[in-house]
Amino acid sequence: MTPAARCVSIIPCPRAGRQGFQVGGGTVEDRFEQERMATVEALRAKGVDPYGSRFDGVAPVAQIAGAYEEGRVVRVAGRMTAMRNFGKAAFADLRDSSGKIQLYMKQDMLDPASVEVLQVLDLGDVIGVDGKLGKSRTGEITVFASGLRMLSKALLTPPEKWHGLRDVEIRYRQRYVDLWANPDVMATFRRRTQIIGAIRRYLDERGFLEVETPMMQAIPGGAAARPFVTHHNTLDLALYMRVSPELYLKRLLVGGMEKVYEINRNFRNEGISTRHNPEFTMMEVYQAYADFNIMMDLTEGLIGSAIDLLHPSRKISYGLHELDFTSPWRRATYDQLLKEHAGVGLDDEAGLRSKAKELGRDPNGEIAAVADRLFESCVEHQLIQPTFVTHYPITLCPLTKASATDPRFAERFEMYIAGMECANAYTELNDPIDQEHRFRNQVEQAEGQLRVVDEDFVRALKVGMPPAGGLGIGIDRIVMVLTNSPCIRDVILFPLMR
RNA sequence: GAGGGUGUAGCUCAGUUGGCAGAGCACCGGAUUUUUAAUCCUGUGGCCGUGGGUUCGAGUCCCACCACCCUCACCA
Repeated sequence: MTPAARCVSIIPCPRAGRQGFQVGGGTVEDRFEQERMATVEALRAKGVDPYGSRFDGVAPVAQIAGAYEEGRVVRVAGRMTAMRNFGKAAFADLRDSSGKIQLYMKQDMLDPASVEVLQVLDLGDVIGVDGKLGKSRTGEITVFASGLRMLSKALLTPPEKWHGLRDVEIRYRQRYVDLWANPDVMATFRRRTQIIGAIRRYLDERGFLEVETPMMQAIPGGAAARPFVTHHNTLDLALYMRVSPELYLKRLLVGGMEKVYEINRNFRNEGISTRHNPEFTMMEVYQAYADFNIMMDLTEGLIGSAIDLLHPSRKISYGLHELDFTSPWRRATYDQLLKEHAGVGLDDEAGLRSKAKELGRDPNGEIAAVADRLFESCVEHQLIQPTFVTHYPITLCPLTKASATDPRFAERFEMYIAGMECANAYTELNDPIDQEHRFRNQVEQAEGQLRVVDEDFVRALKVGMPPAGGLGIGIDRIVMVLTNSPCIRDVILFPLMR
């Protein structure tokens, strides 16, 4: 009996597998599972292996349907998701990762072993099929089976055939059901892989080197988020899951990797929402001798390459919005957008404070902070079309280089799509003394929170880091936009569940 | 962390004013050799999220807890 003996059907307990769920005294055997177990035994008794092995020469069903040829001998395999039984014959739907195809299984067209399989076939079983391609009376492309092999007998009942698996909690927890029961889900994750592939290709073609830097760090740095804490036993060492790879990628700039990037997980011990998962995929890229303007072009280029792959028209529906990614994307200053959506500019201190008060936000404190509250309240969610926001007030960006031409502003942009922050880029600070001061200020201001100066990083800057542009892109959010997914959990295969 | 919502059969969902626990799909048995949510007949299936309380009587009302969803807060 498995540890989750109580959890007998595919769905019944969302927390299957968790410790402590096992019921003491007398396991509850599910009726459906018992029936299918009996089938397994019956097959074995007849010398048929209910859990088959290697099955060579399988073609994707979409490919077979796409290159239809009357009478062609084909071999397919997949999960049986529907069956229409007529006694001595039956139609069934066979689904693989490419799509589905109809099977026609008639007893007098099958060898005896296959008839045994047909007689015990249940929804959800994984089967292998040999047959000839043809069309049914209604014109549907159909494999007319001559041989059936049971490749894996399903013991648990699949979701309902018409409505499918809707319960979002079960979908996230039992993605292994969700993926085949809801074809859109499979399509979304296929696209996710394609998007990341396009981004990699774009960077690789331009001479960027993909690297992997530590996810377990003794000093978590590169972002202000709270880290997850863990512990190394034999070293008796506190370690932190990284909140950002930034400080390591910059060390690589120092080491002479002039164009470097990483696509991998970051971990932030913060709230969860439709746009935040505790572990999420970030792409960070650094380019020596560049600045944030070059990063802006890079952002548009690499996201554009992914869009061209999936949406060549560059027009994308996202929820109720029609997004237009035709180049060039809008570039606007922070001040400009504040005036546009909040009706006050950065130079109008009294106006900013009264507007904040009007909106019920804190009107006190440093004026840039007040402005930023207004930016959050009034501007961010209005940035539906892809928009680069530039010229952030320098005090909002303590780790960015100030503009050489106007030191009130930082050399930074954020890029928004559908009201979501999707990218963030700087002209990176490479003055070690300046950096050290800013680190120490941060530590002083981080009351109670863990914050330690990464002395080795300062040392690295002292060795000399070339001036550089740095860019971070939230991959999950880009995938959300490009797959019309309203929730970050819809684009993460196994999102965190309590 | 705050507010709102949801939780009923394996799945998708009804459940009236507090009065016998329901449907469709799935499943068991029967009929059916071109259907596609196949059809027809028949039957099985319930810890109503968990634990308390009110009541003659609770799926329904009250309290607490658990999980999930939404909004907000946190998140340079």
